[in-house]
Amino acid sequence: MNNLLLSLKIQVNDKIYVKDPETSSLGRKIIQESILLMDEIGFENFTFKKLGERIGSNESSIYRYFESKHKLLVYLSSWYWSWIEYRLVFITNNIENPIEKLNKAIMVVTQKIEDDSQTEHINESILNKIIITEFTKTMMTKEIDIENKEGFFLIYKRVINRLVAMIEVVNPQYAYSKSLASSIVEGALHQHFLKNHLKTITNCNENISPTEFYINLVARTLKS
Amino acid sequence: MNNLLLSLKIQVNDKIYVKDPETSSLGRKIIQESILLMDEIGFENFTFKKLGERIGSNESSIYRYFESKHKLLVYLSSWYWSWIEYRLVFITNNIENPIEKLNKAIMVVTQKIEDDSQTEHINESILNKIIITEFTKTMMTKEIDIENKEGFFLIYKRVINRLVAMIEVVNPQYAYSKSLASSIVEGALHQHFLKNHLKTITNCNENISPTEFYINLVARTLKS
DNA sequence: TCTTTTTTGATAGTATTACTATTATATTTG
DNA sequence: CAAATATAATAGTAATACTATCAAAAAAGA
Repeated sequence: MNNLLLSLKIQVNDKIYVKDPETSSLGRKIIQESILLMDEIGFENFTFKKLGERIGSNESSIYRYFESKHKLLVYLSSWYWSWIEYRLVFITNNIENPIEKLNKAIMVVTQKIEDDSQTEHINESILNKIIITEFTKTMMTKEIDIENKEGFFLIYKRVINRLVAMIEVVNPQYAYSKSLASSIVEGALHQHFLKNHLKTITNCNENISPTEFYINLVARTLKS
Repeated sequence: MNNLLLSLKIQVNDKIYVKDPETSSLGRKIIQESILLMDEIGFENFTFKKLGERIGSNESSIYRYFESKHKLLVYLSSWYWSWIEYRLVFITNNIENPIEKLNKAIMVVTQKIEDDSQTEHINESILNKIIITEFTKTMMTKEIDIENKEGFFLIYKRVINRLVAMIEVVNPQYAYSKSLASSIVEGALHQHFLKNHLKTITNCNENISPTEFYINLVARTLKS
């Protein structure tokens, strides 16, 4: 799997960036360090000036790659969901049993990413932390309809639709497969957040994972 | 019910504001118009200067009520969840049947607020729209742990814990009542958002409500 | 009603943010 | 080696997110 991933170039909608950060070492540095800095100080406190100082580069140079920090976050999110989609397809491939297949898929979209595994300049584990707290901010804006039309959220929607398809195989009569799938993906991020910060309103902790909660929930929900 | 609500003063943690906006007409105007303005332009574009211009008052006067727009949003959220809690208690009161009681509660926390009903200066229907897109932003910050300790999210957690209690009556064996309850409350906001903006990944629309989805989900999940 | 206190408005000012523009200097490519 | 491209440095603008000061207005208390 490692080798396969190494040769995979994750595709992100080119309307998201001004210049593709994958095409230069400065671009890759921007991505690499923006993940670390955003994790450290949070999206609200993150600025291109701070990032520039950190990578020993100029603010104006970063603007040549991304119009705004919002677009940068959209980029990081797209990259993340593209990576998740790849793993989803790979891990569920060749599993015949529909329930087993769906459970594997739920694992992929709900599990905490523990290791900085495959890509040189992207720490997936830290990116996962960013997605947990910052992802909704990419969508919850006044520009959502325009950006959605431009395809900024295509990969995210594709991940959810892959889940939908698996749910429908398990129980073709179930009437809410789309809402269930979007609830799993978004809800898992939320449960991870609660587990870290609002522990009194979740059962998730070191022993019980969001994955366990969702696999149980889906099994009960789709049982006919 | 209307009369009862009119006489109810919704209590918000006093660490959230500098000066209680309920104690003056300027304060109430700030609340009233901030809801309308935030709905129109979104939290990111909202500033105290714009609000000041709109209410014919001074930016600096608004700062005497709220330290920042973040705190104002926390205030609006607390007010909202306090209002929801009140309705939750009122509407589920005296219902004996645990399933019926839980379903009523799910209705209260998942339904779109259609009418600007009870309070003179607060349009609950528009506030509900704001909560759908902006509420997560109150929590998804680097200050979450400090603000949680200060009690900024107490009312929200109390609403969820009321749901938890009702779930546990319906099925005492179910091991994830907290995660289920928090999923319902947060997930319903998300489904409303999807219904308005990302229609392809939800089953919710004019005919199918998030309430219907969640009542069905909970019934299936808690069936023993 | 007069006085004191509190609240609000007006103005000014600061540091930071979120950019854009220009030009010189590197670096890469053909 | 020349031409094209990318980056760095600098400057500058408008807006944001505040703080401080002081005068005027309104409210409360005696």
